[in-house]
Amino acid sequence: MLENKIRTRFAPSPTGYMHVGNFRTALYAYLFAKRNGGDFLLRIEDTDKKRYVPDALEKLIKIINWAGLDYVEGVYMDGDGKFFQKGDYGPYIQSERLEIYGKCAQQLVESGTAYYCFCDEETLEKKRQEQTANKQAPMYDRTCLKLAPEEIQEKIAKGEKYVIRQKINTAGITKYKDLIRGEIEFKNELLDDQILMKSDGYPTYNFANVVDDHLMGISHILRGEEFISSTPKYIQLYQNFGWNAPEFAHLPLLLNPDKTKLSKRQGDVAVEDYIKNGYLKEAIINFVVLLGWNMGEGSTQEIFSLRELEQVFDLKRVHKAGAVFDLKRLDWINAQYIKKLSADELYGKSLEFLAQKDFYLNAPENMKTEEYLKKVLTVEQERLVKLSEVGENNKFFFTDIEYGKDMLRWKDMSDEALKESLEKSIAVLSGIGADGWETKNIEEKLFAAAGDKKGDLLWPLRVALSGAQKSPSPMELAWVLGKQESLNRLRGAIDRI
RNA sequence: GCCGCCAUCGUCUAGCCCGGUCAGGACGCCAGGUUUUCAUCCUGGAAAUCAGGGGUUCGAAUCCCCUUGGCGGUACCA
Repeated sequence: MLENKIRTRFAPSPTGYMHVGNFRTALYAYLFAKRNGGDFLLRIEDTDKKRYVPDALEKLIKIINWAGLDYVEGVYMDGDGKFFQKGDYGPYIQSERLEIYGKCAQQLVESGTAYYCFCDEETLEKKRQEQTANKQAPMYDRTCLKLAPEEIQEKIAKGEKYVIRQKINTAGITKYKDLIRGEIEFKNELLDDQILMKSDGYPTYNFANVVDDHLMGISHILRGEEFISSTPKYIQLYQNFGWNAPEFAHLPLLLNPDKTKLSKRQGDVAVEDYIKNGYLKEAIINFVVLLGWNMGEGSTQEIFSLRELEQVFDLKRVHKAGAVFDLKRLDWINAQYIKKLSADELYGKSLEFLAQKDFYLNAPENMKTEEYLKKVLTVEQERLVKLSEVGENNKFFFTDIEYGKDMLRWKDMSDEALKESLEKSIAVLSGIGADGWETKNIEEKLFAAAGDKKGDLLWPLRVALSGAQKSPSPMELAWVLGKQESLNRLRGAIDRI
């Protein structure tokens, strides 16, 4: 019944954090399924015991949930952090499917397309080195393929360690049509007899992947470019089982600025890091989806919501070449999304970042109220690039200000004129009632009083209120600080003269 | 080494399939304007001999061939 249904999966290994490249793979797989009315599932590939990291699974699921990449089957986590599985084709955790892989491998052995191998890793490594030294491609030499059935039984009975290898059909070529790259073909004689089952009884990725994708009815496999060259072996595996191979789409790589594969050494690679640095979910998704995909057809749209992408995403428009991860562009997209936030949203999202800052923690209580904070954020919103920078450039909204008298001076004002200017500001602000205390009105009153010499009035006012040369406009400063605090700071300025 | 993938402004990319606009947009950068400053915003600009070389053609980023470069794979990792 799954015959013609489009089904994609995200199949990460719980080895640490969510790499942005993996995240993009998940995003594309999700979007492709959504766009085509298919299913998206989450499977966990924990077949490497050595690389297993305890809380990696939790992180993975949290990020997928956070991003809103809803899946219909797979591994989930409830409110208490406990895992559970849902779906008719489970289990969805490979370490719980060992029996299945064992049977499948046995089936292949019996049909003659897989065989037992007793060579130990040391011997294998030595042979590889010899082959490399002789400029030959390092490949398994099929020593164990020559073993007689009795010998095999004997070794197994003696308890010798063994793996099961795929017996490659070395004649001819294997080709497949990649949805992104078109036809790709390989000479079969170059394919290695890869290991299917490891000596610890676990399957390799190469094997578990094929078995599970088939058993779970996966129709389209979206994965990184690094799997292109192992795909012909998978195809042979499908053939050996008598299964129809799914469609393949190999995604381009994400690159460092120097065009090498995106790596931790050259910056953050975990989605978690970007969240921590104040990037919004919508911005991360928007940025990442554009790394290798575009609307085309003359569209110049740059900003896309997840919902929109679900409608327009098309594998045909995925680029072939790798894409450099350009932080500047992410910053710009993030700023776009911050500008679109409502006052409540911005407030809600900013709190956790403010809570990490000393200037905020040490601020007086009246500067931590929701009402006050929302005013600060209203002023900050248009210039904020990352949430993590909230308040950074406007600390004067939270702290006592320190500045030298000369900073107050606009051009070459005399002390007399300075004092007069500040007093004029006091007079203007004093005359504005609580109901008129808003930026626009404050501005009108100030401009009226300033006449054509705005600088003489506004510059000293700016510095008196902020103690800084770079700040929002004096009227915005006054609006945020409130009448009382503004007047206090102005009087403090006069005292300095 | 062998195998494979890829190649348009600094970056993300449109155009390539179905040859013929000054190779278009965005980020970044520069300049001007608005804002008393900075940022925002607006306007303008510089920026790709379409990796290089050969063909085919009246005409090629677009079609063909070769070369080069980058990257990936070559594990009892995924």
